[in-house]
Amino acid sequence: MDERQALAAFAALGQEHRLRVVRALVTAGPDGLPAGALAEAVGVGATNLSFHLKELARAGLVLSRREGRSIRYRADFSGLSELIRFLMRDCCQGRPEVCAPAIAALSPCCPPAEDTARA
Amino acid sequence: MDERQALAAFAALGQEHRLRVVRALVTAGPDGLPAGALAEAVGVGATNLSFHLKELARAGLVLSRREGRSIRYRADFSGLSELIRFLMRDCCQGRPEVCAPAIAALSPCCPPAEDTARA
DNA sequence: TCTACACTTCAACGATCATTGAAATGTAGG
DNA sequence: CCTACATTTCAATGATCGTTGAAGTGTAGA
Repeated sequence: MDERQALAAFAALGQEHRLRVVRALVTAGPDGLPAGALAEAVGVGATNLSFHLKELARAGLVLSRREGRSIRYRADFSGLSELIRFLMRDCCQGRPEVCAPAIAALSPCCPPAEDTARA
Repeated sequence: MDERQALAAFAALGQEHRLRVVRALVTAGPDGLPAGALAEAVGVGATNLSFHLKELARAGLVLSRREGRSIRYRADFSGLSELIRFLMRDCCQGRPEVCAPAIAALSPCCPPAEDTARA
C-alpha cells in the first residue's frame, strides 16, 4: 500500500458514518450485509449510504457483489490489513514504543501469528 | 481511545500534509523538530503548517513544547499506539485475517512484545 | 527598550465534502 | 410487458476544509 492509498483509507475512516459502516461490516463477518440492512444499521439514507460506500470502495476498504436485486457489501479484510501494516511500518517505522503496546493489547485474541499471514 | 477520538485521528491522517508531518516527526524520533524545520521538511507555509499542527494536536497525534523562540513538535507515540489498537481491536475486532498479516509484516523489527507494553 | 525572529491567530477565499429529493438503472416475478 | 423493489446516479445545497497574506504574540539579544 502506497501513501496515496493510505491517505484515501484514512480520509475514508475519518467520517462518522463511514467508520460505522466498516465496523458494521466487520461485525457482520465475511458474508457482509446488503445495502438496505446497512442503511438501517448505520441510520443513514439510501442515497447517502451509496455515496459513502463508493468512497469506501475507492479507498479499498469494502467490496461488493450483486445478489438478486440487492447488493451485498463486505469488509475488505486485506485492505484493512494493509492499512494497519502501513500505519505500523511505513508511518511509525515499526517503533516498539508504538507497535508493541498495540500488539500486546491484542494478544488474547490474536497470538504470535505465523502461517495465518497472507498479505 | 473512544470512537470520537479515533475519528479525529483518522481524519487528521487523511490529509497529505498532515500525514507527512507525522511521518517526519516519527522519523525525527523522540526529540521531534521545531516548527520551522518541519515547514521546510514538509514543504508548506508557516501559517498553513500551524493550522495542521493544531489539528494533529487536537487528534492526539503530536505534542509540542516551547524551546527558546521556537516551538518543538514531536510525535505522540502513545496516541499513535492507541490508534493502531483501536483499528485492530475495536474496529476490526481482532480478526486474525486482518491483524495477523499486519503483525507478521512487522516481525523483523518488532518481535513478540512482552514487557514493552505500557498502554 | 528597541529590533529581529519564530510562530500563531485572524479574516477571507475557493475547493471539497456530506446530505437531500428526484430521476434513472437493474432485477425479479406475475 | 408491467409493476414492485433495491440501489445508484444526478443536481443542488449548505457546511467544512485547506490555503493565503496581514496582523498579533511571545522570546531573545543589543
